[in-house]
Amino acid sequence: MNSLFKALDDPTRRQILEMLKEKDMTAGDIADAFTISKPSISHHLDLLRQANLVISIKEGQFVRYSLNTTVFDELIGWVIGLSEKKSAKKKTTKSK
Amino acid sequence: MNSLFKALDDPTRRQILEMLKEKDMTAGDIADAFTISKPSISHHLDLLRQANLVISIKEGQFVRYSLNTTVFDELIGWVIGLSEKKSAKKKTTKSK
DNA sequence: TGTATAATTAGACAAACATCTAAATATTAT
DNA sequence: ATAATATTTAGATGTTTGTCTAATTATACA
Repeated sequence: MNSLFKALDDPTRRQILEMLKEKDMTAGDIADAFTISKPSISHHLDLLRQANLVISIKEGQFVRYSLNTTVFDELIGWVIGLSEKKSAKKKTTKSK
Repeated sequence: MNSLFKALDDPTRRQILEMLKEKDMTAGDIADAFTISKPSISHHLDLLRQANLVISIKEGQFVRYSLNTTVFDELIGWVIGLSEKKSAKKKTTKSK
């Protein structure tokens, strides 16, 4: 959960996710979309991978990155959990 | 959006949100739940307020903090937007 | 086998961040 | 008015983070 929020707390990384939403891309193609250096992008991709937000597959000399949407379930679950505020307080005891 | 992700990228701040989910609390009560200093908690509360995740109301000499769930809609919208991956690509042109 | 291309790793550096103590502000009570 | 309590602001400090260049690893091609 920590690595997830950390990964999302950066505009470059969020932009990468939005690019990958459209189509899979190689590390080089992703880097070309930005003005920052390739190693920096590589580092961003590493953090996204650690958070399980992307999956990387080596294809010959290239590495193809794709969005992993499964993590979003966890994120949405967390947000919804918080949204269920104190209003309409439920008993913890099971109702018969 | 940036301030939102930044605010969520800290375990202490997320824990504060979960406490406020249960009930409103004063700054002091929140600080008492942690081992870190009051000024540090005050700073965390400031970031949460900047992100609109909490609302603060001064009540006499106390400041009562409460969770603001409206921002979660925006967050969930963002996540769902990303989840709608490339599969089943839709035309941008309106269907008649 | 050597060279070009793709990507990552290593190490350095400045900016941002979490934390602290001390001081300031605001409110309540004596 | 003075003292006590609640909270924030100011300023300092160590750590984490984003970025860079240079070097390394791995694959493809000629």
